[in-house]
Amino acid sequence: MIDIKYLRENPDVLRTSQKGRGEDPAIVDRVLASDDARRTAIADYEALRAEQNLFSKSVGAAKGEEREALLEKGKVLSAAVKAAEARKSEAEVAAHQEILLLSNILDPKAPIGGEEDFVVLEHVGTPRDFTKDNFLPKDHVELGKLLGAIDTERGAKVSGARFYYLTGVGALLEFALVNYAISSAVKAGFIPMITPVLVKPPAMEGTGFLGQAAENVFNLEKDDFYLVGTSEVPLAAFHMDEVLNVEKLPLRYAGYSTCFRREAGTYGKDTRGIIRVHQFDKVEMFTFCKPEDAVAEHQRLLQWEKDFLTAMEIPFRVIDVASGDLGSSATRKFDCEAWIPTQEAYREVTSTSNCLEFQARRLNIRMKGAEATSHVATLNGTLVAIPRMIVAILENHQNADGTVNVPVALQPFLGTSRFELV
RNA sequence: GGUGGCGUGUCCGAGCGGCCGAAGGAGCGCGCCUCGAAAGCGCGUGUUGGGGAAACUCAACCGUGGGUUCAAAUCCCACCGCCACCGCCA
Repeated sequence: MIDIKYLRENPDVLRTSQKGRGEDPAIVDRVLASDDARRTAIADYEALRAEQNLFSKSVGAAKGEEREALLEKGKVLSAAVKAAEARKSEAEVAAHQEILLLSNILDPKAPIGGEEDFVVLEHVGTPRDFTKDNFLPKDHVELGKLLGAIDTERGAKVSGARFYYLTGVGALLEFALVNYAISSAVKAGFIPMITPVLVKPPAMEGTGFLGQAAENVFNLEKDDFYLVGTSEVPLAAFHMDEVLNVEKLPLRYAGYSTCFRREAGTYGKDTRGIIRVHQFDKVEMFTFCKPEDAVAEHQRLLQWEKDFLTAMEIPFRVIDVASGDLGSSATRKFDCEAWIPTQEAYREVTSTSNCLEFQARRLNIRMKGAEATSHVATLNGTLVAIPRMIVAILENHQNADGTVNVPVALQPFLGTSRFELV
């Protein structure tokens, strides 16, 4: 949510930001109008209410006939107050709904444009040249079968398209990845967390997933729950409606949870394998910090993501995501894209966003120190999203016979240096 | 799922439908006292929103939302949460 006081004074900043995102700048003017209406309604109501408060006191003191007359007048006043209050509530709800439509203000450094207008910041590692190894790489589906690691056919049989089983070494690989991720996060000072995956509407709304992203959220209507698409949601909402001690910041959490995504509008995209699935597990980093520290924190989260990929010995690149592809909450976002040999392409495996105070304002998360109470900044970043990491590891570290070498960092967690054929 | 109890300020804890933003205590801050500290004494100590340059002022907030009333922390209803016991259960 945008700060209405800031918006009143800087409407042009918001208009420019909306345009940069490819969103409607006219929302800014609708917000201003609804804010005006809101304030008028508040003033009207409060004036009447003040009158009523005074009047009511005089009734208490009066007696007999005089009292009867006052009671009559009181009824009229009461009705007027009630009506004004209804108008006030209506205006407040309308103004709130209007301002929720505004996306976060773009970081001026974020590249402007659509999904394909990202800027490549750097390459780490070099894609492996399979011609030198004299064999054609197999894709992760084939490798998964040979190793007894991934079963997509039975996933489809039981749960439908975009579901899978991790079996044997596939399951062990997930545990190894999670253990490595959590232990390195703990070493870096993160508090490990296992979060709920069913959340109530305010948590979903507050993190900004019920706007444009709503169609990708599973909703249990009967019970008024949402299935989270990322533990960013329960991690952000962890401190909902709280005032944090500024001395305790930054607070860093590493959340492990299952993630559920409807993947609406992706028919025909990534239909093979486990690149794009409805359910997967992920370790997510989440930071609450002072707004002035957020940009530096964003770099730290990115660095932890790079460290992870480096430890997995995966060649990757880092991109500065373009304005049109940021999502409503982020001011800036970096993606790490791993090289996927059989696709001969870099594919997103992790992502980190700086939301500044946008989510905190919606979730009502503030900080208090010597100075006044104000909103915190929130940032999130993927440490490891299991299926895509499995794809990257299998495909990049495969041998001609279909066996796969285990990255050194994972070997202590797996007790082996190679996945063998079953 | 059933029965009973409870939900007030940072915490504990009072509260007759008007004089309650709310007694009393604790904590915290400042001051006095002291060589210093403790104790004691005095003063102060919430949040959000509207108006205002500011001083300040008005409104709202006693789990949440409705209702009754001229007037609700106080009465009524619903919901949520917590605690206890029973039943069922991984």
